[in-house]
Amino acid sequence: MSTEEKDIRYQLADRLHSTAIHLLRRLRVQDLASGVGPAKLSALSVLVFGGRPLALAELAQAEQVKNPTMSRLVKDMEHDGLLRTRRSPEDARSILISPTELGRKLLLAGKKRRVESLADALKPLSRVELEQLQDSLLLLQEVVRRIQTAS
Amino acid sequence: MSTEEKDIRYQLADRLHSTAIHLLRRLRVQDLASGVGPAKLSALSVLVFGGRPLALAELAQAEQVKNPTMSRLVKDMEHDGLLRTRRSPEDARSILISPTELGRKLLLAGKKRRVESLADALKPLSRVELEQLQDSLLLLQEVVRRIQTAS
DNA sequence: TGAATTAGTTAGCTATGCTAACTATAATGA
DNA sequence: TCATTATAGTTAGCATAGCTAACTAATTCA
Repeated sequence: MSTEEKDIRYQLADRLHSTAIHLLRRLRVQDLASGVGPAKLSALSVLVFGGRPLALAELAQAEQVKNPTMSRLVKDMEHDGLLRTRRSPEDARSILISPTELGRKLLLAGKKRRVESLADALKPLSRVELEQLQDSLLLLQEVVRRIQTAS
Repeated sequence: MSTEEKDIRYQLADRLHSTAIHLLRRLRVQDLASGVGPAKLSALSVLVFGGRPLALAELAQAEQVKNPTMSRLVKDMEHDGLLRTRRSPEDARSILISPTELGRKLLLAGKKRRVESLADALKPLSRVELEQLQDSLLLLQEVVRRIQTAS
């Protein structure tokens, strides 16, 4: 583990952070165009692609957010008809959250808008470059999971 | 430009978005530990590494944020002694914004904390993988610049 | 020199984070 | 058994950071 490698990691970490910030700032425009913010779309996505109803705490953990934060997002989305909740038959303290058909449709439409603008920006890349990005993204997803939240 | 390639771009775009969201959520913890939020640290970073005083609109554009948003961030940071502003001698409507010594120190300390936790998560990667990430990040930075904000 | 433009600010709204304190339910153990 | 403790979620209240609309002050230009 050379000093040089450490330097590479530090510089890479810094640029990853900066790039993530700027990526999301650009995409925020498309997110807001759906009338549903990014946090809600992201949570809805977990429900739609998760394949089973989730408890509030599960959803909060999946989204790396505290329970009260998720509680409010869920309340808003239920009000908007994007998801429904029912009490768990096994534990009456717990709720089971599932997306509605409207929620699925809105998610896919919102995702389409957002993803399209990013996909357009990917157009100039060659097949090789796209595959390189895919590989790197796999690495990066593992890296993100490893970040220690307790400093 | 095959359909398959289009699919790859769409899937990649979607995962890029998701990964960026989760990366920043994890790092938010370290950002908040400095007592200065991520938006302020990012703007301060532009000032510190920019090398010259910037006008408000320049800083807002660099941070991809509207002027009123940056105006408030600058006001807060000036109040906290992280930067100073003076009227431009050339155009009395314009202000020139520079970081203070305190601002530089706080930026470096905050960045250290944040970058360290991300750099730690990069430790298990091999030299080859680090270099692959570096290359991909270059591609990604260009991609981000190409995202059309006007949908 | 009066009108239009430009730089920045202020006011007020929204979305999304947090902690602390609460309610309701479940599990434990004396 | 039933009182205590723990757990799931909610509510209240606060902070950060985005936005637009409407304003002030300075500059440019016809």
